[in-house]
Amino acid sequence: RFRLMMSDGQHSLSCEYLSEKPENFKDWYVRVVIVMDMEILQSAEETGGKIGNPTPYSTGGIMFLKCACLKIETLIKSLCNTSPSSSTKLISISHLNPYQSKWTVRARVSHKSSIRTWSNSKGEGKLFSFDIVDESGEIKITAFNNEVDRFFSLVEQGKVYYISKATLKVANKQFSTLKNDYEMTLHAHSSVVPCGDSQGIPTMHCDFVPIAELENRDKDAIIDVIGVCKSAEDVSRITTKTSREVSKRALNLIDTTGKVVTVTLWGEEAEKFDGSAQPVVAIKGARLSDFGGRSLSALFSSTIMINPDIPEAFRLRAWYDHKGYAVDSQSLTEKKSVGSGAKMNWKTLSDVKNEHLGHGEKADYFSCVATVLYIRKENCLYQACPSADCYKKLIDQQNGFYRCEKCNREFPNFKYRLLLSANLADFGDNQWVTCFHETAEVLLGQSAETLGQLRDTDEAAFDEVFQKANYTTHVFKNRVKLETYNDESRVKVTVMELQPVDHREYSRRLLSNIRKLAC
DNA sequence: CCCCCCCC
Repeated sequence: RFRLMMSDGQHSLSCEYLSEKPENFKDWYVRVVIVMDMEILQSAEETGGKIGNPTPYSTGGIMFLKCACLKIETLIKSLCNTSPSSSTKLISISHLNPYQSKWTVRARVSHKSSIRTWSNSKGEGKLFSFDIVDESGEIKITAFNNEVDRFFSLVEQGKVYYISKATLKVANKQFSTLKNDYEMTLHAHSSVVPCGDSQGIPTMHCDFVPIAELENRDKDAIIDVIGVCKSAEDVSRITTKTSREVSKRALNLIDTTGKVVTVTLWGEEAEKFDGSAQPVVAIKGARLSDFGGRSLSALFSSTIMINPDIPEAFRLRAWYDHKGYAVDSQSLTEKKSVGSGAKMNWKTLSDVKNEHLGHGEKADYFSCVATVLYIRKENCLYQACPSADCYKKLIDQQNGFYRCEKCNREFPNFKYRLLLSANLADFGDNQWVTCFHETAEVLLGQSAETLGQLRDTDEAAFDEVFQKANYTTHVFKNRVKLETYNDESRVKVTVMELQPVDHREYSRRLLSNIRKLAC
């Protein structure tokens, strides 16, 4: 008993040799079944030989098998580049229904999912799905388990196939935006055969919405977008509300409107994306979100195309390489910014002086990348009121008690608070700033409590904390205001927030500044 | 027979 299998990559043909020897029968019995794409095409049997010579190989059996092989060869040749099963009628997708089974559709794959596995009370397995379109409509096709193995690599996005003998069932509209009441499931006898001739089969159609236009579209709208990937985040792992782990990556797309939008890719799409060459990215069926103003998210049903072979992509490439890279772009997606959510107002320390920041009625806010030159140790710590939200400096009564003027109370204890005076510098200037408790702890990398202990017990260790903070570089977010004291006005800069330098983002800003200066 | 569309 054996099976001979042949395949030309499109069809599989097998010749099964079944030798049985029913009782009271002759010496050998051969039954050959020729199967193409799981369908029995021909079946034949022969018997022969004489008693005492029971092997089929020496007699007619081998000839029969040779003939079977020739038949397979002929069949493969005749099936190449022709539609399979001329017995089934070629019909359009819109005419498919669950009550007819003899049909073949010829359609283009508009979207193909990756392989997904599931495991639930009903069991476990794997599946993938793809959508097909023809001139009449579209439909979703799902392949499970064995069919995943048979069809996953065969089915390619954008290619045209003959599909027949799939099961039709009513589509669950909850999970599909496709315009069809039915969907297909592939089974053991289903056939998916590439078609070399794609005449008359529509290609994927995209209605690209200009990025600037996204501002006027409704939240949750499903839209098509195309842009140059100006920059992309590194891929990261996040945990969803349902505690699943998933990869995500945000891209910033720009188009000729000069507007940028952030679009998030998920899972495998996020992992495999490479934005290093600033490719043109087209997404069909992305969902518009109002996060950060306006942003986009790829769905499982979205089709992501990198440098697609379409005129829009070539136009964008030319525009970007010629001048788009240097345009003063604006993003529809508000950057996740530090603290209050206000936009970063980047200044150099000389800008702060030259532009007279803080001289107005209200305080000004600016951010800078600066290096700590010096931190005053003198009076950096004070003994503060221990009651909640009162940070008043206590008066040491010298009797083991400390008095708070604000609370009008005496306490046997106090808490240490920090108030630092530091000198910051960047390439062009320096500036004295004040750091209150919270920012001071971040700058020194120690809690006020620890520093208070060290100051009283280990002066060398205390000094070292300050030494370590020297020449460190951070992003400082500051408030600046002109203050007058004893007829003397001076600009006072207070550090509101301290952040590590995001070198990637900082470098981008420097590059952007260079471009602006070069224009 | 899946059906997840997420995060800040």
